[in-house]
Amino acid sequence: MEYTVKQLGELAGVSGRTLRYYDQIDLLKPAYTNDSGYRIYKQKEIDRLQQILFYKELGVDLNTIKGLLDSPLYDEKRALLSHREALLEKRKQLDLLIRNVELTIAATEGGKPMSNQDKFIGFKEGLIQDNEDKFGKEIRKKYGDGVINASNAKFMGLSEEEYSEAEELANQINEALTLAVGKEKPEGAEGRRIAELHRRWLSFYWPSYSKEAHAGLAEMYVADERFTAYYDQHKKGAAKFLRDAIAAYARK
Amino acid sequence: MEYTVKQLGELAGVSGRTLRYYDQIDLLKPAYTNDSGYRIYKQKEIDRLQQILFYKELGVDLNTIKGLLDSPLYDEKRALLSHREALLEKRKQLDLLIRNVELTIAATEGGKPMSNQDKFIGFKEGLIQDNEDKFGKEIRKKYGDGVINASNAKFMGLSEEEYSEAEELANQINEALTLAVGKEKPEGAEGRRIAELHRRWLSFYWPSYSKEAHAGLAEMYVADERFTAYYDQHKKGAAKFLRDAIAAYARK
DNA sequence: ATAAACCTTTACGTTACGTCAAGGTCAAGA
DNA sequence: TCTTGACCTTGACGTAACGTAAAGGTTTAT
Repeated sequence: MEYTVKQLGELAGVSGRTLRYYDQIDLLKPAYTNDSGYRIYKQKEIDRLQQILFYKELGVDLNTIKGLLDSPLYDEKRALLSHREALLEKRKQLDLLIRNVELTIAATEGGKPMSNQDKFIGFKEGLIQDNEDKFGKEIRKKYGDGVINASNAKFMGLSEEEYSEAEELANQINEALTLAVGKEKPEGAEGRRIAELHRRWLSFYWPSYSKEAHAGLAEMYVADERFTAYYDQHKKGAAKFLRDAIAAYARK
Repeated sequence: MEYTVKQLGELAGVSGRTLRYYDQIDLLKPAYTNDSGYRIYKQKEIDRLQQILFYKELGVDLNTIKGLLDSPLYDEKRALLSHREALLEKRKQLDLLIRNVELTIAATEGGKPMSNQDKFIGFKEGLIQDNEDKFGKEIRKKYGDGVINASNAKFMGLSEEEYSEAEELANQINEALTLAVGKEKPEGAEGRRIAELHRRWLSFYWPSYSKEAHAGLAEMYVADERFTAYYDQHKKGAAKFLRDAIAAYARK
């Protein structure tokens, strides 16, 4: 099934302008544009729009949503579970607010007056946070946009060339890791080479280099299961090997 | 109890900048400013802020909130009941959305796939509307900002002078109505005089005059209980008298 | 007495679109 | 076949509700 802007807009309850805007900021691109330049959306885009709207409902800004969805670490299933949690939390807040209105009504009817504190219960929504979003924000704050969003070249202001160079490096690292784990030592020559590759890869996404930050990032590769899963996808132990290699490299 | 910007902000969960902004747009003014220019808020302002936040939670924009709260037709009790309805409606939508996530999770786990329609259930929030807000929007659309918000001179771009002149006219109308109901006939000389006064009052809030619109507005004075209540507050039957007087005036 | 933690105004920046304007496309009916 | 109305396109400017930074005055605590 193919959808034009209007059709998808009506299906999802968003305006045409919104879809054009999402196209513009590379959040949701049409499957293709036909000969007259019309945007045509297909199943994949519909599903992506649904994901976008889930995040939006929870107050995540579009830039962050893009980063999350385009991250190689993105896992739809995990995201959905996380949405569920956040929505349930939101419902709790809403219930608090409803209680608040009811108490306020009661107070105007001569019930017991409310404390000023209680008058604002249910408004402060600080605690609601989609876990996926929290994760993104944290890493982003600590390590910059690039790390979580390395797949999105435009986002990082990389040229076509730079992007493929960075991607090539990432591939080399993954291959080398797959071969090295269990055979080489992280502190050895091959470990150093891999750490050096990783340093070069990182240079595309970090404005400046420091050993400490590099080591810190490496530490996260084993500390956070999502990064671990990413690096271990081809070979178990790869994340740990990389961490150790970078640690040794940074110590020297 | 007196609150500074920071203190009220923390109590209510809003930023200092927000409170300054609300001051700037005349949505929430401090009770007074002290010798050093600090904004000081007291009980009345705290309660008004709570009202503001209730509306905001329901997606009403600040300009509309101002219009509603400053309207002579505003009734806190009714507003609170209306909030309650809207919040309950919102909860329903949230429940739909939670169902949606759960079905989506089930679908990824091999449950039955979702239709594209169903993927967006719970997002379209078109139907949630605080009744008070709806009322405001409708009247505003039909009759312009002035009618619902006649008390807010700044909002209408009236000068100090123009405002007091309009207010004086409004008082005259009310007084004349109180005396006329039951004694005079709407179609008579006094009815015509009152209708004429009303026309002059209206000229402060409407850019142009037409008999039809005037008669339409008069019709609303009896059709909508809130306007009826406003005009009938000094003398029962005043709204109806005014309506009939204007109708006769417009027919001629 | 001095620093920290407030407060002020001014002013520019941001997000996620809404809203024209000026035109090209397409299916349906006269 | 021609036209009309409902689509579509790309600019480009407007907006709401603040965030944020700058430059400076005030209050409180040590």
